[in-house]
Amino acid sequence: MRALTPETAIGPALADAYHHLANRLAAASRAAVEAPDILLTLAPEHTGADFAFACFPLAKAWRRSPAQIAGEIAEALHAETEQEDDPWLARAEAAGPYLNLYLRRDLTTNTVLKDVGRLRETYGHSKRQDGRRVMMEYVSPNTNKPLHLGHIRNAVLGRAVANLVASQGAEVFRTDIINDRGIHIAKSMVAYLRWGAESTPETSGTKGDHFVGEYYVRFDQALRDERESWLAQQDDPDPVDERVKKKQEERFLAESELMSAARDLLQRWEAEDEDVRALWRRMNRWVYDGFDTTYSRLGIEFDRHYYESDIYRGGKAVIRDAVARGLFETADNGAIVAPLSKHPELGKNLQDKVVQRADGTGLYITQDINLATIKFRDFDLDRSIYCIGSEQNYYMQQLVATLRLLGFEWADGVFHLSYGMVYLPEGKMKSREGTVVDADDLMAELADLAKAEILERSPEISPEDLANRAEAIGLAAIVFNFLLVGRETDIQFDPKASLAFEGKTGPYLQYTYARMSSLLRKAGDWRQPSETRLTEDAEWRVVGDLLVLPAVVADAADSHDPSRLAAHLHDAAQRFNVFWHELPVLHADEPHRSSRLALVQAARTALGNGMRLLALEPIEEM
RNA sequence: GCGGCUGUAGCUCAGGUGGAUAGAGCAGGAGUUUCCUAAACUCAAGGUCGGAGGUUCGAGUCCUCCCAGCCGCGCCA
Repeated sequence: MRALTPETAIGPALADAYHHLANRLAAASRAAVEAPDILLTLAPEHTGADFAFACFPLAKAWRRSPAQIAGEIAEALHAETEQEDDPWLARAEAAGPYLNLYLRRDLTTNTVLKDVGRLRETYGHSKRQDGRRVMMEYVSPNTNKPLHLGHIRNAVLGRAVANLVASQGAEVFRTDIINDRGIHIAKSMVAYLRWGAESTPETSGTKGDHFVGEYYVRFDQALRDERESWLAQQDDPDPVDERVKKKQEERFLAESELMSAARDLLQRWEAEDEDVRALWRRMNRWVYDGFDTTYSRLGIEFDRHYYESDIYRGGKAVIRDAVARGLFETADNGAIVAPLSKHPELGKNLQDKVVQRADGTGLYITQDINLATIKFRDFDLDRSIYCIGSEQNYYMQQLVATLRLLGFEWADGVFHLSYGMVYLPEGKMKSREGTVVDADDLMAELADLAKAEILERSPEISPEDLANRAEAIGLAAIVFNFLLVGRETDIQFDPKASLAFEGKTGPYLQYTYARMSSLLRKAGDWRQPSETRLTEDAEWRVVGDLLVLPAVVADAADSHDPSRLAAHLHDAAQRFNVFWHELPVLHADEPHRSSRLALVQAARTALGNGMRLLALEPIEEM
């Protein structure tokens, strides 16, 4: 059961109604509870009521059973409501220890429909976070292989949270950190130099990111072959002891000809060897062009890209300074360590973190410290969100603790938007084993399936409409599939379920929206009545979903969890479809016809707004 | 070894400071179209909420222990 408080009852009508009811209950409680402490819940469906108040907390003060209290308050409210015309409350009934509250359907409906009509595309939004400046860092790919399923979840989640935060009035900046340097890039480069000849994405007809990815895979295959023949020469090619095995692998990597070549290339890159840099720029360009294609198809946008190659050297000055101030410590071999274990106030159970290698080179966290500083400086942020998988939870705790230790006052504004992993039916995705689901492939596959479904229903459709509609439907299926499950929940990616267009899916929402649109198109001239007549249960449930939408959006934004909104949109669409099935609209008599049309129009606005926040494209026809 | 997370219907998942009869979707079963889009709607069936204790008027939710699985753990990114 969803609990509401005066703070979470967002939305023009809902806030009014809530405060009114809270005041009346507080008065009826004879000062046992103050209005701001009143906790109302949305009543369970089987009661038929709208709000409920649980009387347990009053039992002590009143020295009576919750059921008796519910009865007495109901009576008190009833007596008062008889005397004056209450704008919200129709009646109150005791049901055991609960007090069920029923809203006045006529007045509530008119108020809500007016709100939606007035606010239109901003209905459901709020201004609670006006003036806040928030950064969303998401996707953040490596430049050695194409985007896959995991990136899609990241992109879809990060975008939805960014939209939700923006819907609350904050200004949101979307960025990524591109890992464009390091040994993984050097591997692709070695492979390209050896086996690429003069081939390019153009001459081979391959998308740039896939083109480079193929050389990365090629390197790995060659390395595997090299390892095999190397192991064959060892005394014990397959040690049982894991530690021995690990040592052996380390020895192999140190002796490997291929790895030496990659390390050599990386060193020349670091030394700014012009030949190496030129090749690096060329190959990265190919990858970025490929990424752009994928992003544009997915509808992902950025305000600013940060590149690891630009920032990886920074951060050392901060570290030197921290050592001088005694915040960081130097280990025996010269490595620099953030002594997090000595500062439990920065985070529980944190171990010390090495922030600089013994040889003086930086680590991932070195540049993360630098990047965090740059972001706050560049954008004057209140909050900096990192959309990164849950496997980095511990690392992110260490990062935040390190930033706090360094004394950055903005460190509390750093937030790790953690999300669950994506598993395939056969387990974890491994690019080396080829068990990845490619982002481009998935989008193409879903669009094809959507195409087939559309042609079955509308064989007459024009090729252009077909392509556009298939794209919108296919993408909605993917996006909703990822947004419906809770943010922290690991996803078992089921290809079959993601291909479905029925039930709890994006296309279901689109279909409902298309039905609404179709109805309004066919309505001809009609005028919104000043007083609507909507009293049927099926109508009232649709009104209820409108009433609650702003609170749901605010809640999803505050918890950074789009699944709250996704679930609400599905439920609301379902209730609309029941209304559709049970009650005629165009064929109804006045005043029902125009009243229902007004309801459909408002429901369409609300559903469309909710869908756009999640980046599900509302479409007019299906 | 240590830290964190997860375990709810055949499958995939919801379940918000403990509170009314634990809810969806899919799969399987039975239906609904002379009527506004059947990508819809209705009904039936399906659950010892991993196990055992405990706290409480009340536990899927809190505490302890156990079992199973996943993620991570100072010079990888």
